[in-house]
Amino acid sequence: MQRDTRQRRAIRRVFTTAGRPLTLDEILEYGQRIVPSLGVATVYRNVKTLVREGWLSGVKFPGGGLRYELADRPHHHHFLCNSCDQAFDVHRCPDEVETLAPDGFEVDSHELILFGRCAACA
Amino acid sequence: MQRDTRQRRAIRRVFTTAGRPLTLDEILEYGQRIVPSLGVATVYRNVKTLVREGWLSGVKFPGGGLRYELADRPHHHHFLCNSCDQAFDVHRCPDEVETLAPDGFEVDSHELILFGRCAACA
DNA sequence: ACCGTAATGATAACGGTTTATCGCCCCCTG
DNA sequence: CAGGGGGCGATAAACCGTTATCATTACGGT
Repeated sequence: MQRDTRQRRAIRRVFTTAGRPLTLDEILEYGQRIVPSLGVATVYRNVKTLVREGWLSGVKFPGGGLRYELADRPHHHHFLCNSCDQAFDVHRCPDEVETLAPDGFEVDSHELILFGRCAACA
Repeated sequence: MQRDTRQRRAIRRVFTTAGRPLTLDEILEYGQRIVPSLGVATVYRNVKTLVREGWLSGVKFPGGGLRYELADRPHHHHFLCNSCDQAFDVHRCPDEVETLAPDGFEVDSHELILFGRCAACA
């Protein structure tokens, strides 16, 4: 049976207020501002559970940094700041993308990542 | 001083014949077909050297899988097969990409990855 | 062909990230 | 509000890709 703990509420709140993909470190840091005792293991456990429940989804960024974001968002892409390493959503998408593949290749999905400096760092 | 060993020649040959980004495991596997005794450490060492020399460049794929490809290729993107996990080059590129970022964001570069099934798997 | 030395390769060590452990805590139900 | 059990959190341990070690091999200048 699933309990509604302070920690789990904090983690959910972190995502609903952040509005961008977060690393586990970011989740821990922001979560500890709500529940200072929050530990690493709890973050890993709850994120895993929230992904299984379909509330969060993992976003794989180049370089191995796995981040998480709310799962119910519509199709979008991401911007990764070279300066502060924060990820942001990009809501526009070039639509002819799926036609770029070589002949005989079947495209299921695509991912577009922009790199540069975010508004705060620029 | 830099020696021209069988192993190093084999690794270079693997890339010139593959024509697509390779993981370290793939380099090892294909290299061992030329020099069966080829070891992991040698692959790591030579790949690192070839990157430093500017002959190879690293390609970071989502999920952390770092792959390598010839460095002198013009701007292009990649296709990753969900079935065989091989990466392929995609030479066409949607050109209005850099305009998609939110206001105030400066785009330096971008990466586009298509996912699906390659010609051999489809 | 010889010799000095860089390169190789089997293996151990490393570092970081993720998972397991386990005593204590606190959420929930009765 | 009391008791049971799931959750927490500090720590240890597992994991995995990469690098260091070191005896041996073999490239290449003489």
